Amino acid sequence: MAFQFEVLQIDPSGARLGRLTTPHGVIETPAFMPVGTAAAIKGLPQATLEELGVQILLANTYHLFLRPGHELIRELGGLHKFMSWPHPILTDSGGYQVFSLSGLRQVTDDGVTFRSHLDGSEHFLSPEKAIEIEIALGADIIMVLDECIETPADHESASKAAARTLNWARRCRDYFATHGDAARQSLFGIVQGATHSDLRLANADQLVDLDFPGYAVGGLAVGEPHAVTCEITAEVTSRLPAEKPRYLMGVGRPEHLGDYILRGIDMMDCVLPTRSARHGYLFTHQGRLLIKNARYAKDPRPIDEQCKCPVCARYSRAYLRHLFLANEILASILNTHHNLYFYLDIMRQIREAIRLRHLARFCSDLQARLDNEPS
RNA sequence: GGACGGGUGGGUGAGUGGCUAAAACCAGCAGACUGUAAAUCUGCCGCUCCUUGCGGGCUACGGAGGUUCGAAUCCUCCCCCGUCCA
Repeated sequence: MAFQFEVLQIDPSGARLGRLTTPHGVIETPAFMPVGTAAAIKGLPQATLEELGVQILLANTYHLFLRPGHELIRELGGLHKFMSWPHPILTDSGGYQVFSLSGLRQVTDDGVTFRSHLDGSEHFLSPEKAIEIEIALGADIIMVLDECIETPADHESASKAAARTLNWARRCRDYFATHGDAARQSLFGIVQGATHSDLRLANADQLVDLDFPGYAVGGLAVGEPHAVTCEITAEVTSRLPAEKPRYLMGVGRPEHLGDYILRGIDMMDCVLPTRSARHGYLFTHQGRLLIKNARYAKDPRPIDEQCKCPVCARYSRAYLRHLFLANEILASILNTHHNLYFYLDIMRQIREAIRLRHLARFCSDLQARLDNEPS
């Protein structure tokens, strides 16, 4: 069986230790998935990602459809081969672009009409079209097209978006059933409903009826308070089948990863480590460090004295600050390397903490340390 | 020696009588970033005072004088830089 999800251990808190088997390898969960929108983690080559222990990458349907085109990637043997990443890949559907490109798109029940952010040309993405593209790309896990809306959203518009998302999920599932290959790819449904519990619960229940091999929670961490994100996440996971993987989309800050896992989440992805790195925002065990700050001009210490990453082993804050201010590409590379190591290391520690049954304590300790700034 | 052109805030460089503490860009300082329109974006960036306000005072467009209600902007002289002619 190409796809399999096993829950190896459930913490009293609700956190799960699992193993997700895909055609391109096994993913230990809870897992953090770095985002490589255009078939690249900005700043890091694949060999480095392997050294870092990246288990699975994200890529984006919308972006790859526009450039270089899904047919071209199919011709070249699929995304794994194209980008030389023989490990698991997940493609997002373009649902997030419905949200982030709000000025460049129009949504109807049929689908989304986008104005390309590259050249302004118009493109139509229906649920079926999204799946067609995702099949061509060939990722191990593919996502249904959903409508991600802004928060706060009133009950009526959240309800409409959730209903539309559910309808699209059905269409995606049906299209995949006739055109896809379940042995090769796994299609995940996405729960929407903004911050309204009743909508979230109903949407989750109906989505579960459609029987997807995995479920995602979308439309969170888009501006609402963290406590709300946690609350909604807990409510949704309580309705999702225990034997299937749960993916909280687009999160989060490092000090919050544990909170989601404590609420039954198995997979997460976020641009924060990679984007922040390019913007000079580094994560450390003592909190955030803005490398461009004048206070680091003569600082010979590594970014994070407790960090075991190759960047911290070798480079000083003073040098990294210089690279950043001098606009050297190396700044992005090294900063990204560090931040991704930091995230993946936290995930390793979280998995270990679940194994040792002290995740809750680990998470509160982590939160206290990270909510700070290094000396 | 002569003829032109030019000297503006840390830098480049607009501005040619009031709306100018002086555009824009860069540098500098600080902040933001959550399924990537992001190596991006935002704020500050002469000194000083306070009741922090589209607040007050001071200083400022090579120097010194002058014209004017008002000058970076006009006039006079001087200093410096560039190009050309002797």
